[in-house]
This record gives sequence, C-alpha cells and structure tokens, in this order.
Amino acid sequence: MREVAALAGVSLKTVSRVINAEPGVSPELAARVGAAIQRLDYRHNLWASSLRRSNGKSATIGLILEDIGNPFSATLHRAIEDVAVKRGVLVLAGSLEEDETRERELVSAFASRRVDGLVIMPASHDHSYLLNERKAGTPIVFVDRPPAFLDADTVLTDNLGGARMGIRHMVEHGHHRIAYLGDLQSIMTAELRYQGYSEEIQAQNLALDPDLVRLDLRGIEHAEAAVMELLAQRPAPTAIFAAQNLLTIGACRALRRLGLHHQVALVGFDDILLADLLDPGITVMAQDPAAMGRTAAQLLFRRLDGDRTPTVHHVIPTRLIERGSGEIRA
Amino acid sequence: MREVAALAGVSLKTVSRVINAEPGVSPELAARVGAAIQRLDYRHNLWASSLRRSNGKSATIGLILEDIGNPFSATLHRAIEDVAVKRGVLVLAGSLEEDETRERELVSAFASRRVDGLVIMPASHDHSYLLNERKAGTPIVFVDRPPAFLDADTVLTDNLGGARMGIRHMVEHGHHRIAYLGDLQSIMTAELRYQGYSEEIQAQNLALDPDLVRLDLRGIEHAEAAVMELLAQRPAPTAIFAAQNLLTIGACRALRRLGLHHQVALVGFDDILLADLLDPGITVMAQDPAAMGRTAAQLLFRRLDGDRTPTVHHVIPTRLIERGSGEIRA
DNA sequence: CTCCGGGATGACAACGTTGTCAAAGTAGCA
DNA sequence: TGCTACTTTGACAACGTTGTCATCCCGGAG
Repeated sequence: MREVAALAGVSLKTVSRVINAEPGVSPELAARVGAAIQRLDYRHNLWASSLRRSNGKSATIGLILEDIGNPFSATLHRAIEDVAVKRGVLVLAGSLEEDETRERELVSAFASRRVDGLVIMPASHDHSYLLNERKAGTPIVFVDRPPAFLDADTVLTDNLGGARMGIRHMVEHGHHRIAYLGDLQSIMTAELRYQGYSEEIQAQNLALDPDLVRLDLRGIEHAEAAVMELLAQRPAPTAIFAAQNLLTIGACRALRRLGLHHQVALVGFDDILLADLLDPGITVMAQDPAAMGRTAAQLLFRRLDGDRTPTVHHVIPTRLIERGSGEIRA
Repeated sequence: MREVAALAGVSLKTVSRVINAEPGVSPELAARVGAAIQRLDYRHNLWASSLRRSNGKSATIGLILEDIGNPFSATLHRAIEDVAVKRGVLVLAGSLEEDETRERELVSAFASRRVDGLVIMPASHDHSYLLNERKAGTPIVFVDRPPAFLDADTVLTDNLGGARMGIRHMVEHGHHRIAYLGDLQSIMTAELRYQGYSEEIQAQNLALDPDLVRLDLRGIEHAEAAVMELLAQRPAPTAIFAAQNLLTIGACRALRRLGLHHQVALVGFDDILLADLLDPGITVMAQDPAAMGRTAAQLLFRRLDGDRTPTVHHVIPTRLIERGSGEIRA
C-alpha cells in the first residue's frame, strides 16, 4: 500500500479511502490511485484491515462437520457456502470424525483465526467450553446435533418424528415384527431415532422385542452381518428399519444375498443417491441437509447482524419417499 | 496479550516467547504466564502474528472446487484436509459452478486473506491472471483440470487412457456400435475423454459414426433423453459409454425405461455410489479423487517447504470396475 | 478585506503480534 | 576484585491497515 501511495503521489490514507470507497476523494486522485493499484497489482490485506478496524470482522466463518467428504455434510456445507457468498464471506471447514479432541482443536484453530461465527455439527457431549467463545462475541449455531450444557441456536432434523413416521408406514403395510438397525447410541441423533422407533412400536400396541434390535452398528459390513443374523431368527422380522445411510445399504446388500429383497420390507433413514434405480427402490425418510445448512447460515448471519433475541431451535421435517421397498406387505 | 503480561507481571515479549515455545524463559515465569493465559482464556491472534512474522505464513490454504457438495469434489476436499491437518493447516474452500468470474473472485478473496497456497479445479481457460499470485510466492496446484497459459503443478485423472480402456473393454465384448455421451466440450476433461473414445474407436478399426455421439449434455435428464433417442435409431448402438457421473445415471434410467438394461452394455466414467447394488451392477472406469487430493496437497506442501524444482504433472490412473453392465455381450 | 464553513488531504497513533537489540543478572575464571 | 561469557528479560519498532484529528484550500457572506 505504501508503494501504491508513492506511485500515485498521495498519502497512505487516501489510498485506504479509495480502497474502501469512502466518500470525499476527488475523482482525479481516485483515478490515479486506481491506476497505481492496477500497475503494482496490489492486494488488500484483509487481516491487517480487520486487525485495525473497530468491529474487526474477518468475513470468514468456521464450519465443523462430521466428515467434509460424506454426502450429507458436503450438501450442508454447500448450502452454507451459498448463503455466505452473498455476503462475501468465506467458509473454513474441518472434519472431526466423531473425535471430541479434534472438535476442541478445531474450535481453537478457528478462534485463533478470529472467525466471525461458528457452525458446528458436534461430536462431544459437553459444550460448556464454548462459553468463552460466545463471551468473546462469536455466534455459534449447532446443526444436526444439539449442544449439551450450553444454550445455543440449533437446527435439527426431526429424528424422532421421522423414525416414528417410518415405523408407522410399515405398520400400515401390515408389519408387526419390525427390526431396527441403529448407529452408535452415543450419537444423539441415533438415540433419538431409536426413541422414535420404540415410542411408535408401543403406540401401535406392538411388542418391543429386544431380539429385533441391533444398536451400535458401524458401517455397511456390520449392518449386513446384523441383518443376516436377524433374518436367521425364528420367527423372523418381516420388515427392517435402518436408522442411517450406510446401515440401509448394508441391509440392502444382505437382503439381496438372501434373495429376500422382494419379501422383507425396508425403510431407511436419510436418502441415498440412486435409491430409485434399485429394484425395489428403497423407501426412505429423507433428511434435507440443504435446508438445514441454509437455515443454520441464515441464523448465524442474523446473529452477526446484531440479533440478540433468545436462542432458537429449528426442526427440519423429514419426508417419506416411497419407492417400493417400504411398501412390501407382510 | 497485554492483559496476560500484566497479570503475570512480565513483559509482552515474554508472553510471546512462552506462546511460541521459544527457549530461554525460566520455568517459573513460564508457569506464571501459562496460568495467566488460562485465567483470562487468552486466544492467540494468528493474523496479527503472521502479519508481524517475517515469513508471514497463515497456516491456511485455499481450495477452489467445481462444487463443494458433489461427491467427487467433497472426497477430494477431504483428502486435502487430511494432509493439511497433519501440519496444523486449515482449508478455505469455495465452489465455482463452472463460472469463470467466480473463479477470479475466489482467487482474489483468498489472496486478500493471504492463504499460503492454492489448489484449484479450474473452470476458466486462461490462467495467466494467476501469474501475480505466483510471483507473490503463493504455490498453486491444479487438480482434475489443467491450467492454460500458465505452467503449474498439476494432478489429473487419466481421462484419455481411461476412456480408451472403457471403450476397449466393450469392444472386447463384441461391440461395434458404441454410443458416446459427453459433458460440455468446453470442459477440458470432457474433451479428453471424447478424444480417448475416438482414438480407441479408430485404433480398433471401427467407424466413428457421428450419429452415435451426443456431446454437451448437462445432467441426468438430458442424458436420459439422449439415450432414448440413440436407441430409437436403426441400426441402434449395442453399447453406451457415458463420460460422466450424471450421464451414467441418466443412461441407466433410460435403459430401464426401455427394458434394455440387460441387452445394451453400459460403461460409465467416474464411480457411482451404490452402483454394485443395481442389476446389472454398473461397470465403471473409477477415478480416485482421494488419491488426487492427497497428491495435490503433498505437492503443495512440498512447494511450501521450498521445493523449487520444475513443475510436475501427475496422472492418476483410472481403474476398471466390472459389475455386469459393461460385460453384456453384443 | 476578513472571516467562516465545508470539502479534500494528510500526519499520526493504534490494532496484536514478533524481530532486534540492549540491559541486567549470574557464574566462572584469572 | 575485575573481567568475560552467557542466560534471562524487556523496550521498542515494525508488519499493513484504518480511525481520529489537524491542516489546507476555496468560495461566499458580512
């Protein structure tokens, strides 16, 4: 910037004024400064700027996801980015892979970089450590999973309601023995989905049979094995509710291996790409990660704009997508 | 930091030394400073630090992708992140959606934030504008698509070779009339894949029939319509090569609608989740976005570590995954 | 002619850090 | 004791920018 000022024959402050489009610079000088900027291809230093500026905004937000690479997180990320670009804000993102330590590290790394706000899909079960960040004025929004020991804005999928609706759908198709495949119970969303399952089973006056439930399954292979086991039982379940993406795929594989994919009903939680090309198509309770990201980002920016109203808790509804596998009758 | 120094009863510089773990601070003072940091929960300001520091590294890199939300980009992003975390580096990412202007804007936004390096999956066709960045010492690595009018490190999929291998695979299964579905020809990778198709067709002494080629297709629906058309011709093609993800899905849909999915062979370029659950499974030339991301990141960091050797051009091979659809005989 | 108001411009300090260098303290040795 | 060598500590400037305030200039009113 000094060089620009020298080349244009003006003071530093005038260059600063031109860059920030402040009023009160004569057109002639502004043109000279503009030319100098071009010639030296000078780049504004946003950090130095935000260091000096009173409000000190960095036009950058931090995003902590379970895994940047998985479709759910990636779609959410994209939706947040779309809201952010409109305000010229960039997104720093990191994956935490269900690791509480990593969550702390990422928050700390973001704090060092003075992000304006945080969107977190948490792994840990105690977020009181975030109090400091909030005291420092950084708004925080939780997505997909709620905070614990901290009151903060939240955007969640309707896990409980979605699971209930999925179960009800199968009951309506005549099923009484509905098996359940669940992810790690330590994950709040998994717990809620299981709660939805058991509530609905009981609401329908069916027996909650522990032999039909497989919890803490990690990944496709585990789910596949669990389904093989479940269907070997007598009496066997006539329907399966898979409470997560990969578990649905695992269940699907197992059913095919057993040649039962047209006999045993299957409903998954969370949509799967290509699910409509399968035979039968896989019926799912679809989440809406794009809506979640959009909502979370809008919430965050509203806070950044100074909204001080009490914390808000959004619940994004799930949608039943009937494709065949969930409509198989008992 | 001033407050920390005051509370610990030492000078600013001593606090700085403790934070940066510089040698020559007595254990007693270090402890006092540590305690003060804890008590005030002081956060280091990385930007101020990198502003003052001589080498001025920001421990942040910029990543420009076609679309953060699509599986290919997301996997690549994740692989880069994995390499970056090991060095305590964070990743700023943005999507450009095939928009050249957006590419410039993102580069400019990253430059303002003084990222240490850039990884770009470009949309534009002239990258000479990046010369300034490079002159400023920012290493740049291109992934998936090569730079134009700029010599830079590059990590590409073997588009040409992959397409040729896919075509050869179908020829070996007795096909002579192989249709081609291609993305926008303005995209370099699409062009190369088409080149691979035509080279291999000619190498196999087959006729390069323009009636079998559909270029500039965008998205599933277009591909689906194109396939309906292609198969209505007489003589109809006996095999289809879909040069991109969504086009493969579109082709798949069309074949199902026509009930020809067991008669007409299909090979896609780029793998599709769940492709193995379909009947027939979809044979693809799989790219390896994780390897691309890893390679690109390693390359970038090597440059950051001072490697000044001539630019490198990595080609990541594709892998034929046989799942059934490509093994249908003519 | 003087004085005032207002617009354009610049000098300077400050944002939170660290590099440089000097000062102070300690120990060892002749 | 006096000197050197070394270790520990701090004062100060500087990184690139902007907020504050002073200065300068010009036209118009009294």
